[in-house]
Amino acid sequence: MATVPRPGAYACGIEAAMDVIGGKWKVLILWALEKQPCRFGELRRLVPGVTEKVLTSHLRELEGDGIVHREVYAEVPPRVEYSLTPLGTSLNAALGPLGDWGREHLLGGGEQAPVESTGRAS
Amino acid sequence: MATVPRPGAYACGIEAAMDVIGGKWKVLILWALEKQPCRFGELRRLVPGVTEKVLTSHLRELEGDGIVHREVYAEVPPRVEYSLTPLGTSLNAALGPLGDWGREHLLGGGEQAPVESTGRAS
DNA sequence: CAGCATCCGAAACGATACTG
DNA sequence: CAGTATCGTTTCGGATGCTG
Repeated sequence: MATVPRPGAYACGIEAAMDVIGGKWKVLILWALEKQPCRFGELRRLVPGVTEKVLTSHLRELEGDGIVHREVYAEVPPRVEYSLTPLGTSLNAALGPLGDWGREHLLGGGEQAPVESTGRAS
Repeated sequence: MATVPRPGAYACGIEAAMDVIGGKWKVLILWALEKQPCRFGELRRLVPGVTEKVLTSHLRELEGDGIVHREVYAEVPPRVEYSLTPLGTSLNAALGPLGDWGREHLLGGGEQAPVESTGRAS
C-alpha cells in the first residue's frame, strides 16, 4: 500500500499514515505483533479470515515501511519471526487514541474500566 | 464505507474507526470541515482531485456515521452546508496523534516547533 | 448549485494449487 | 513451514452527462 508509492506529496501526516495502515488487515497484524513476536503461521491464526497471499503482501508492505521486522532462521523446518520495530511500536501508540474513540463511540460505550487509556484490548 | 455495513463484529475499536475513515478522501474532508463549515462547492475546491460522485458518497457515509451534519437551505440557488458534529470533532481529535506520527516519521521530521502536539497543520 | 445515474477501469481482496 | 503463482471476484474510485 505504502512503501513509498506516492510521488511524494501528502496533504498531511494522517494521509501518509493512512497509506501505511490502509490494508484491510494491517491494524490487526500490528495488534497481534504488539502482544508478542509471531511466526507466519501464528499470525494466520491470530488474524482469522486473512489468506496467506494477503497476509504475505501486507507483511511485506509493513516491512518495507519499517513497521515490522522479519527475522529468518535458516533451519530445516523453515522459521520466520515477525516483530514490531520501534517505529511500529510508536505507530501502535499513535493508534491508541483512535482505538479508544472507536471503542467508545462505535462499539458499546466504555464497558471496560477506563483505567489509563492504555487499554487496547481485544 | 461504514454506516453499519458489517454484521456487527469488530475485533477492536481501531477496526471500526478505520471503517469510518477508510475512504480515500475522508480524512481530508474531516480536515477541511474542522476549519469551518463548508458548502458542497467549497469542499470540492478544498479537496483537490476528488470528483463530485465520490465526494457525495463520502459525505453521505460520514453523515450516516454521525460524523458530519448536513444542513439544507431550501433556497432558489440550492445551498447545502456541511459541518462537523461533536462526534466528528472528537474523531478529528483522536486522529491527532496519528497525524503527528505520520508527519514526524513519514514526512520530513519535525520541522515545525513541536509546540503542543495540537498541531494538525496543512 | 448540488446533486444523481451510468459505465468503466484499476486495485484490493479471496480461493486454490504448487514449491523450496 | 513459509511462502509463490495464478485466477476469479468484489469494491472503490474516476469520467461524463443529465436533472431539480
